[in-house]
Amino acid sequence: MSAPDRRRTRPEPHVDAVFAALADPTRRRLLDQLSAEGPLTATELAASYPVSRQAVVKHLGALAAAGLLDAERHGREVRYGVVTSRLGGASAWLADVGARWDDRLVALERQLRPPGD
Amino acid sequence: MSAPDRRRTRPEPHVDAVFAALADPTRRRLLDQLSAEGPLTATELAASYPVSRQAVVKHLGALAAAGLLDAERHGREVRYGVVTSRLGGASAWLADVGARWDDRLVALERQLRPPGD
DNA sequence: TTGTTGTGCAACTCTACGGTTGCAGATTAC
DNA sequence: GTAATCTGCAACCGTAGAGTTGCACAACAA
Repeated sequence: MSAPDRRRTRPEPHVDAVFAALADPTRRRLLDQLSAEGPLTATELAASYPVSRQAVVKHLGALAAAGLLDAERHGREVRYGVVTSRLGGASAWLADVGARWDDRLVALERQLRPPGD
Repeated sequence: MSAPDRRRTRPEPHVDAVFAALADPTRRRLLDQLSAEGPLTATELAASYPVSRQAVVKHLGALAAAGLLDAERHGREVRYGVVTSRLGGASAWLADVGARWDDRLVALERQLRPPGD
């Protein structure tokens, strides 16, 4: 059948971790802030949030585990910086779903149109 | 300071709901399947999943609440179809974070480069 | 009408996770 | 050296949500 043979961007195991990390608004805000202000430590970040430093540390850990941050140690402090490469995977997944659906719509429209048109 | 005055794509309340909905792998798979096979009912979908129909119904409800699906009733059955417009918001957020970080990197590089270069 | 099938609602369990506090271990400053 | 400060680890609590089951209701088929 005339199924669009668009190759799926499927087996991206990272995508799962990225979306899970991005699900929490606090984590998205952290990513937002880090992308705007550059690498900061957990202690510095915690000052801007209504939660404890430990909570922030956990969120940073989740973001780092998803590959969205990388931690760099300088002496006794650890600065977290954004890594954008993984964002692309999630973005690609979104685009893929959208595109496949658009394909379906086009196919559907073609099917609905009378043959002699 | 020479902060890039890129206008933020900020106050998108939908983005929050979309990411939360996309956080669950089952829901992403549902979206995947619906985008590939077209509108289906909860009962039909449930056959492909290791969970009960009720669980699928809940997921579909979450996706619909986030504006990612729309439910259309025909007689006694309800078919769920993809709505792609909201995906754009999430995608834009990802792109925005990435772009702002890239701006920072450029600014940083410029700052590190010796003035007389 | 009666039987069948699909949907919707409610109550319940269980786990994951966001949050906390407390303390131990490093590292810097004095 | 000692004191101050930052990070890391562990135990604990509470709630949201993913899952279940059971049943009532609506719509189609006979």
